[in-house]
Amino acid sequence: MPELPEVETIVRGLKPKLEGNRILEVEVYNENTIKNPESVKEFKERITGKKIIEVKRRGKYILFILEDFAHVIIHLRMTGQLIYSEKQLSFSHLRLEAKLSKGFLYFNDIRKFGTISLLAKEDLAKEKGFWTLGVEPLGESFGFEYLKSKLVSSKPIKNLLLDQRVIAGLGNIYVDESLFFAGISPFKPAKTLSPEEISKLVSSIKFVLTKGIENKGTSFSDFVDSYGGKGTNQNFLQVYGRGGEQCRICGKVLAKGKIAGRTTVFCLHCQK
DNA sequence: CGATAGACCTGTTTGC
DNA sequence: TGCAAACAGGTCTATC
Repeated sequence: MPELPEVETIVRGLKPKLEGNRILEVEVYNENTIKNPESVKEFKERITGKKIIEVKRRGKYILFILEDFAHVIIHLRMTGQLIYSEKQLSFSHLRLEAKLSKGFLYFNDIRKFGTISLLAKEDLAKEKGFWTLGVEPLGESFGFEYLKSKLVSSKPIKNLLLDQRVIAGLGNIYVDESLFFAGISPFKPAKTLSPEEISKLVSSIKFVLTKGIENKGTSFSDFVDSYGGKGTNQNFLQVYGRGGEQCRICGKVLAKGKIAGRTTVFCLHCQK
């Protein structure tokens, strides 16, 4: 479900509701959702009673910083949903719920891949995927020089863009979309991109993500924002999910392939 | 080093 | 119609 624009949409929705709010009670319905600490009992003890000071996003992770500076690190993986409500609600795949001093927070997750960790600030390196994240693609440090410095291997460019240690937050949808806007084949070996292509790719990534956020995310099937509402970016996709359909630019049939185990859709005519 | 398959799960779509 | 296989926004591990 969620890539950077979807996670950003959730965080923007939760921020005004959770900051300053206090966690009164936590119920865990799926023990495997809690990744750290190992004991769910300890997780509950350490989180109960704490005030949430700040809510933010890093890559595809959602962070709650608590008053004791401990971090709640949430990853939604494929089907996780984080929903805030003033009133009590019920869900068919509820994995965790928290009663707050004002309202309720629900973690609903069909496939149970999502994870929640509670780590003291000095233990953040225990969350490996989080600790090793690369740059934020919408930040100033992501630009021509940075991307160029990372394009040293002959792996397909799509592999590099999906690597969270290189760029934090891109996933299958926005990588395919970015490569389409940049006119670059997803199979092109990373180190063979010309300076013009690198430059076009940087601006395409920023464009596609910015549009995704403006449209409040891509609700292909399960994504909902922090109030349970759907995004609209699925109506603007050029290639993702459109294999076999016509390219909106040249009219030719869009090709479908596999890269890094992921379905990849691209235009043989528009992407070289 | 890299590419690929399998694992983790459940639900929906596709193909025979 | 019915049922099994394939597939889905992600990432981690094992294996060759």
